[in-house]
Amino acid sequence: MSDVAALAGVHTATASRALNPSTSGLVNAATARRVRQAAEQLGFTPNSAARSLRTNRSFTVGVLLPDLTNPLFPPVVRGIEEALSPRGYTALLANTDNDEAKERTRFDALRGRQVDGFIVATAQREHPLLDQAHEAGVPIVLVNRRTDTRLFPWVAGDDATGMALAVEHLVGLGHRFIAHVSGPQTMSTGVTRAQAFRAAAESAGIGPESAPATIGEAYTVEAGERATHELLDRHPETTAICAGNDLIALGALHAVKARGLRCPEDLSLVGFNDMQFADEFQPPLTTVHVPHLDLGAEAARLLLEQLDRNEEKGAPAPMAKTVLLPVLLVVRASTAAPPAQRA
Amino acid sequence: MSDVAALAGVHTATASRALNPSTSGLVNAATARRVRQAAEQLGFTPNSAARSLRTNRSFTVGVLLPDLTNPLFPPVVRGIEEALSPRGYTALLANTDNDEAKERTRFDALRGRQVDGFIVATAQREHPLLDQAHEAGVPIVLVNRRTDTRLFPWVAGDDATGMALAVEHLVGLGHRFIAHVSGPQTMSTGVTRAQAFRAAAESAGIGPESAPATIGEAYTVEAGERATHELLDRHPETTAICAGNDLIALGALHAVKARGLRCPEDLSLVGFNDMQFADEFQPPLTTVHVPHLDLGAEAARLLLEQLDRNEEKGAPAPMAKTVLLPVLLVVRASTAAPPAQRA
DNA sequence: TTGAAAGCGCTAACAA
DNA sequence: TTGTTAGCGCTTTCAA
Repeated sequence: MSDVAALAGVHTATASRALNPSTSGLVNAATARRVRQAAEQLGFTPNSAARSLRTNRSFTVGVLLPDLTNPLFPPVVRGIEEALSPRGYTALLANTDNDEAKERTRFDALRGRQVDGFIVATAQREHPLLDQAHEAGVPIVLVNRRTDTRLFPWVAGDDATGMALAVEHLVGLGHRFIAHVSGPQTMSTGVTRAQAFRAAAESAGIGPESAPATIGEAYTVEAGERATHELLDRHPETTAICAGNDLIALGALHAVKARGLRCPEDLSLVGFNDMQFADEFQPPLTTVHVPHLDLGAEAARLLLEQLDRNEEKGAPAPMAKTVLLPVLLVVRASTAAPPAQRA
Repeated sequence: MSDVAALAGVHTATASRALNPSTSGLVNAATARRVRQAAEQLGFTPNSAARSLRTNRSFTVGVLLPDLTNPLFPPVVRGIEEALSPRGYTALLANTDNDEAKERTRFDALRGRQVDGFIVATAQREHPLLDQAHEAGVPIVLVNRRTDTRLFPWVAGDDATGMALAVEHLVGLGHRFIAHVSGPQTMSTGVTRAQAFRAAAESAGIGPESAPATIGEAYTVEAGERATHELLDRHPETTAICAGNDLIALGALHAVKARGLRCPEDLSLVGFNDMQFADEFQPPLTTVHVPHLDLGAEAARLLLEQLDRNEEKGAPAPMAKTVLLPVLLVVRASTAAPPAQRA
């Protein structure tokens, strides 16, 4: 930068001001132009380490995910990056595999790298790490799941509406024995969707005994398969299943096939999320579409807002905002009228 | 850190030496222990910006991808992170969408962040940006694809063997009219697989006229579908297709279905990569399994090697190493004997 | 084996 | 509007 200043015939401080959008107003327009030209000519790029050291901001954001390999998350991450990069921020990813110790390690490592804040997709309903971080004043935005302590801004799909749409669709097809294979009840999504399922069934005049639920202990194909077997053992009268997400739905599909049943002829199946390639499954999966890219982008925007507010010291008390993005039922081939009606 | 030093009753320089694994040998063992204890007690984490500023290393690596949302890349990225993080390095991702301008912008942004090197999954056969960077001494490792100028260490699956396995499998089933729907010929993978296809067909005694190829202009479902229609228009006698990758195979599947043909009864189909959920397609896809996680991990290891070498100044001239990881044919339901043999 | 001191490249308070 | 100056937190050379 001293080279740039020399070439432009000014002091480095002036060069710094000219090159920095937020302070370039303080400098003579002609001078600023000269400095920018010099910078261009020398191919100058500011040293971000020096800037961070001085300003105590890294323009870097930590992103906590369970597992990038879960098809849910790549679009979320892309959304985050598309919202961050025009503002000069970069995301640092960390996969936690839903392992608390691993999460803590990675979280501390990211704090050591001076990230300015976090976007967290790994929230458990009880999450001491996050509560402590909040206490310590670390800016955090939650995406998809949230904690029971509603301390954090939160962006998610409108799960309750999505589940209601799924149930109404099945009821409309004539189903009267609808079951739910839920996600883990230690996560807000698991609880919200399960509650919405019960509520929607009740609204449709289906009593609890005709709308049972089993709990999948993880959002995985395997857990979905196990839970579905359990469900069908106990409730062979079931004609339709609402799954906690698409992976669980896929597991349910395996269970159904393993039992020699056909989907959708014998049993209808609705997923949740509309993950990539859900339309290529056998059969193509009816599911609730969640706009994951937008979820990521919106979460990033919320975090940036918060960071900007922290800049202007005299900011108003920040309330934890909730943003629920609209979802859509996508009807494909895994749902049909129940067997009784077809007979 | 000065707090830590004070608490341990030493100078900050000594504290720094004690805390840094590579210099802790220079310090009295008892003193070192005292310092580490003090650091622990105060919850000290070193400021990485200050360290980077001083050492001119960021312990950060840029990763250039076409698109994180392509199911190929999440496992590669996980592999990279798993190899980097035990060494204290962090990956910074950038999606380029195969757009040269975007790539240049993101590349420069990452250099501005002082990344110590790059892992690049976006290589084109002709890639001026990379050649220039090499000229400038930027450490770079290529993964999956490579440039025609073989300047860079490179990690990939053994594409040639994989394609040979695919062709041999089809020949073994009785196919004599086998076609290839390739990837873009501007990428090394497109060329390598196409050449291997021709060579394998020839080895099996199938002449060029019975082993035609059409070029998919991208590794996408849409491109695969278009190219397959073109192929089948020109070569209706085709009984099997080797696709350039799984996305192209999926496009081929769409084309086949659109023409009222059945897979595998009328036409067999082999993909490439064994992307996640390829076993859930309709029909489950026979494909060449590539160990993407290992690809990423190995690429990261190669880059770290290079960075370590740069540390010790008197290092020998670095030769561009090539690592080809073994692949495996996974036979599923998209391949069967040709119609003639079934009749 | 430890301490003193300088400096990495930038920004911001203050002075002119 | 620009220049002067100090210092962010660490590492490393040099001296003791």
